[in-house]
Amino acid sequence: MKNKIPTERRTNALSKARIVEAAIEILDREGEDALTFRALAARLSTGSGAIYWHVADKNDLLATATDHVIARVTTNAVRGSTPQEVIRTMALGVFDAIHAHPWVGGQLSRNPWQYAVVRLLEGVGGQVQALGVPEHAQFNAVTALMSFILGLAGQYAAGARLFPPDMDRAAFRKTFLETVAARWSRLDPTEHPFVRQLSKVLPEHDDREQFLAGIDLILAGMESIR
Amino acid sequence: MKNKIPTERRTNALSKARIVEAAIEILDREGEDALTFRALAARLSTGSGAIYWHVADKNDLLATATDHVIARVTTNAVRGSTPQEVIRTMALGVFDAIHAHPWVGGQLSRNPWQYAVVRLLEGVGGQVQALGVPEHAQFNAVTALMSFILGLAGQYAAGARLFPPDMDRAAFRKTFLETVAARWSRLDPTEHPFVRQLSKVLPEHDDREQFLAGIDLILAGMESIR
DNA sequence: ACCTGAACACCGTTCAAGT
DNA sequence: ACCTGAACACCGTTCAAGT
Repeated sequence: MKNKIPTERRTNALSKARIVEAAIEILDREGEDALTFRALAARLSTGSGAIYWHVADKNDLLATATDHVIARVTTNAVRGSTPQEVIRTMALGVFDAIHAHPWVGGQLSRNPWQYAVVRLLEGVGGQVQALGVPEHAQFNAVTALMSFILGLAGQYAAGARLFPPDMDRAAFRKTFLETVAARWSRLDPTEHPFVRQLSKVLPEHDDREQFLAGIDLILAGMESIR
Repeated sequence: MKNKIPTERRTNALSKARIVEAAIEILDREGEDALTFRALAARLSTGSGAIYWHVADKNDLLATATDHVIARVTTNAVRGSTPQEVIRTMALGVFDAIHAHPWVGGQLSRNPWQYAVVRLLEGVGGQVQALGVPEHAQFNAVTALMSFILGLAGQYAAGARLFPPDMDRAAFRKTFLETVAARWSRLDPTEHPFVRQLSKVLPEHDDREQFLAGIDLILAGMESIR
């Protein structure tokens, strides 16, 4: 009896799954700009053209990678007693996913028609329905929630693009926010009174808490409409 | 007496203002991708390197162009009886500006630290203050509003990137939304019941109305917090 | 001080040629 | 069917050289 595994496959064979996996590694470790077809091909020890046999183009590659990350969020967020709770955990799931993979933020906000967004739409939408929002208002309520999430995703990604991926992120964030706050505090007081005041709170604020506060604000608005 | 104008200047002299103006024309007429330093130099009949004497880099160029557009919005939105009204007109001003200059949407959402965003932050922030939102909640309220606006800006820009700039936009939008709706309606009913239902409303919806509904939802949430 | 334009160091994508 | 890698048509940015 030979020990030949029936579904034998060459470990080195290229496939969309393997390509996407390698792409995610590059994105996570070296940042958005580091993902090029040349770098990807080198890591997979193949030619850059070979990738096009499995993937339509760079957009396809990024959309598939993003969906891979977001799929985990929507499937994990099923827990929660009330619809509000589910929405919160799902939103925080997106937030944490973007924290772990900042490039996901850029990709989500740049391409709202990709499947990852449909996943989120469905997840949020079901809960909004369960919340008792009247049918004619559901579309606007869900897209409002989605725009907020995608907007914050974009801002978060913008922050991640600013610093070299090998740096300590928390430390960089702190000094960066302090720099912005200092710039804001030097603005003309009559023209920018509010932003000057914001500059005092800016360096201390917690992104995650701020995000959740936004979600709660929109949920409160939906409550008052119902 | 010689008729020599004291502040005589060569009409052809390069300046940041002239460069930005030309850049905006290219962006509006031919889309985001058409703005290259080569195209810009050709239009100004100069060398591509000359632009760098007046502008730091492409990001500086885009940020300045964006600020140029947004400045008009914030200065024009001072009217309105209630703070809510001012916020609404300002938000719609942003919406209309992005409609007229889709590239502004991408630029705003991609770079939240540029001066144009500070302008909006100040404009919105002053009104949120006037609304009587307690000071500790102002930061979260304003950034929620801003994330929503920037999120929708990004989505709008994504839509604009999809079609060639020389096409009829309204017609393209219609057929595009119909295509998406058709795709959504073919999704698995047990996995995507909500999105399938959305697909019925999608092609008919009014972007501007949807945007305003989101603003009102957040305003209602702020109301309930006060 | 301001401008020129060739040169540099990249991109994504294509495609003839291989196995 | 799948892969190779040179070639194509671009980019943003730099910089020696001009005026």
